[in-house]
Amino acid sequence: MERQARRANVLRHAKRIFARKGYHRANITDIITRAGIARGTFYLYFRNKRELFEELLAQALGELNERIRRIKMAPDEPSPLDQLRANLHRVVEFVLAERDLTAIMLNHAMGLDRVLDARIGEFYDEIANKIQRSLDLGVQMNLVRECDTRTAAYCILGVVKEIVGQVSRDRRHDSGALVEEMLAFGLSGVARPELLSGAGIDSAEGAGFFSAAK
Amino acid sequence: MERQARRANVLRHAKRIFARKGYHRANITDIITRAGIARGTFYLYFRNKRELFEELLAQALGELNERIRRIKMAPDEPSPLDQLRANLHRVVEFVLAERDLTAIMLNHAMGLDRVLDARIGEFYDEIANKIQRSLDLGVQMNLVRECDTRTAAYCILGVVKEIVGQVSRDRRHDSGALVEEMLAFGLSGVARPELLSGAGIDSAEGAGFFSAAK
Amino acid sequence: MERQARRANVLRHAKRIFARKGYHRANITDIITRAGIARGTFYLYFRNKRELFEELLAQALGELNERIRRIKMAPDEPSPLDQLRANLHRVVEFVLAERDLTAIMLNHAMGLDRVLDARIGEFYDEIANKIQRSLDLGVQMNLVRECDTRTAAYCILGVVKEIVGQVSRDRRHDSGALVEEMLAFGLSGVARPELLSGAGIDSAEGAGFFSAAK
Amino acid sequence: MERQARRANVLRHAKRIFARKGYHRANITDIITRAGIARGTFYLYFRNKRELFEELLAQALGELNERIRRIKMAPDEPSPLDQLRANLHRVVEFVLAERDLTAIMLNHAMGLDRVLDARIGEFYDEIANKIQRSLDLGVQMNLVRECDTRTAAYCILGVVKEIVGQVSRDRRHDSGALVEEMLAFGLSGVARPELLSGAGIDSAEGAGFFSAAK
DNA sequence: GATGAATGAGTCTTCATTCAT
DNA sequence: GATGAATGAAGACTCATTCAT
Repeated sequence: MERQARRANVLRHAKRIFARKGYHRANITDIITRAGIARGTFYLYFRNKRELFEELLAQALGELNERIRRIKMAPDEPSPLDQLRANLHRVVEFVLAERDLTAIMLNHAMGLDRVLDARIGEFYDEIANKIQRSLDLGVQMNLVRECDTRTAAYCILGVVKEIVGQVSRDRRHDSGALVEEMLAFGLSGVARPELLSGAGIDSAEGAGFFSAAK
Repeated sequence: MERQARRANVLRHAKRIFARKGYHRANITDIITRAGIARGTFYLYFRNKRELFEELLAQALGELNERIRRIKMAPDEPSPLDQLRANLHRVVEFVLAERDLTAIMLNHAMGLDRVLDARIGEFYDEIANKIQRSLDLGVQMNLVRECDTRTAAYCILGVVKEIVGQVSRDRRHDSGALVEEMLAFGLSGVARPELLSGAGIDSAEGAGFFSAAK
Repeated sequence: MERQARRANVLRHAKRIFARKGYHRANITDIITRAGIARGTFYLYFRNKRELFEELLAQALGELNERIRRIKMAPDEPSPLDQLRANLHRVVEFVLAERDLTAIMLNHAMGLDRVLDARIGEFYDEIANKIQRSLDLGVQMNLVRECDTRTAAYCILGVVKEIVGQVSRDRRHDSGALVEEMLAFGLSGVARPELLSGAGIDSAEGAGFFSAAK
Repeated sequence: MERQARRANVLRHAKRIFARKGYHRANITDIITRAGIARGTFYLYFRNKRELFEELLAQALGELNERIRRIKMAPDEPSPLDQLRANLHRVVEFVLAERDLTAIMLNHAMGLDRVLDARIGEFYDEIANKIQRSLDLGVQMNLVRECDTRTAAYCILGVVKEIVGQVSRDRRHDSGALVEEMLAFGLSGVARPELLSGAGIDSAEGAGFFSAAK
């Protein structure tokens, strides 16, 4: 178990360094110095620098994937809203606990490699799929308006990524409030509800929102 | 003007290479080989690799910044919705015309450098500001519901970044439809309007959306 | 201690190469090839080419500085002449033992760098100071004639530098004889003593030296 | 004659730049920028950088060589001392008028090249020869003490080079006084004449100079 | 003759990885 | 298993020189 502890220690320091400098500017010397191991020892634990990075990335993607669950409709499930809220809370919780991992995933993982790019793409697609399936279910249940649920899923993904990025950068956020804002935005957008009710955007020409000021 | 043309040629090839490989994996040899110039010639046009990259990034940020305009309320302005739609169209248009530049900005520019990171951060803040001021105006005009407009602005930014990222990756998108989906999502969210009308989310406990399936 | 030996080996080869080619024409490839090490190994021992050169120069300046001592007047000191002679012997001995270091110092160190130029300037000033203070003492003791001791000090420095330069270039010198010639020249100049005795140059118009041949 | 004027102009600027930066750090761009000519034009006037430098060096060596003349004994010649003094004045005059050329010769010319090194060596040998032949004549005329005139010649050369170096670096020198100090030093050394009269150094054990303080 | 854009050989330096101890 | 000295491929950048206009 000694081995696992040492390995974890390297991962811990590498995480920090990758988050701050990105993959290329972070170097093995930095990592082993921080981790307090010898150069050769590093290669006993990791095949190479890339594999180390990959492992960190996998950790981030894996944990997040677990924390995001498809909305289910079953007698013993919480309300869709609460399931949604719980998803967001789990994500934000992770981001706050693992700022460095979040930074790695959001800022430093793209464009390193065909393989990694694909891995990240698949992750996001998977998340988007969960969202989309939840939306499709919502449409069936008459909770979600008719729309291109694939695109809507990516919209939601974009909202979460952006807010999460803000949270990971800035310490001073009320994460509970942010979750509620995301929920409100995702569910009802920014327009005043009464301007939209019963009307698609395209046909809502009469509403004040959409006409020029006089 | 010959000089500008040659410089532009280098920029053109470099753009492609940076977009595909990212800053670090792209090397000068790649660029000059593609551009068909000698090593020294490169340094006739650009002080160094970084400056070349910086210029491409500035081009992306600059063009996008110009294409995104604050919503104005004046007798001779189009409706807010049309202004919004026009913004989105201009952005998507740029992204489709400059896929590589978009990829550079979205995937390869972060974490290279304190200076560049700051530049990008400022760019997004500026965009977020435009959105926020538009939202604030909307609130004043009773078009936009009461909310934390800063957070909402970042939500919108997130939506656009994500969809734009999709567009830049995938050729096969109906950009007009995407714009409309973004509009619909940003304005009204995903929930069926009648479930929300006249009620904040928090107090809408009675509505079917929010209760568990029976 | 292995490390020091390897470092010393690099220094040894670098010394030779710098002495022959000068700083700029000597390249790292030369040095590592001669030293029989890999490129990267070089940078294990030296931060860069300049630091290597600086170290060699410092070695030369340091050793010479130690070998040149101010003339002291004390009951247990050798005669001033012997102290002088000892200084010169120590210098010549160094030069013969370290021809390359001498060549580096005399021929290749000037004009590389503000910092190095200053370092060399300070070294010579320090030597000149030692000589001047010795001369001042000599004046006090009525051993040295009244003169601008600063200028005289630089004259002596010039003599030593030039002869030392000759020695370092040419193998075939009787160093003992050279030291005595330097001593004789520095003490009594080239004029026949009887032509100068009791008279300053300026007023020695009657002496045969200074009049035109008849 | 236009050509010669332009050429001279380049030489003038190059002189300054070589003097300040040395051969390697001075670059063609510096020179042509200062001289106000195009890059290609430079190569109309000079085969290459080295030839330009060589020409400047030759100029220095040539002028100095002309200014240093062997002491002659003839009824219509000035006294040996005056001939000596005139030599020194001509040299110092040149140095003051051509500080940059002096710096090039003294600090930046050595170690560039086998050929240039030889050229400089020959120059100094030639000067030393003139001095030596003058000394030999002085010995014949009983004006100069018996000594190794070759070594003495290099001593004198060393004195002049060092003082001239000082002069070229520092503006604030009374060149007349310096010449007299060099003369005094070269003719009579630093020892008080009465301590030396009638005695070689080796046998002067009784004199106060050479004994230890009590 | 003059120009200056283009050239490409040459240099230093970095850094992930290996391997003998 | 641990170490860290050694490796060398790879990369950015410089600059004297050329040559088409």
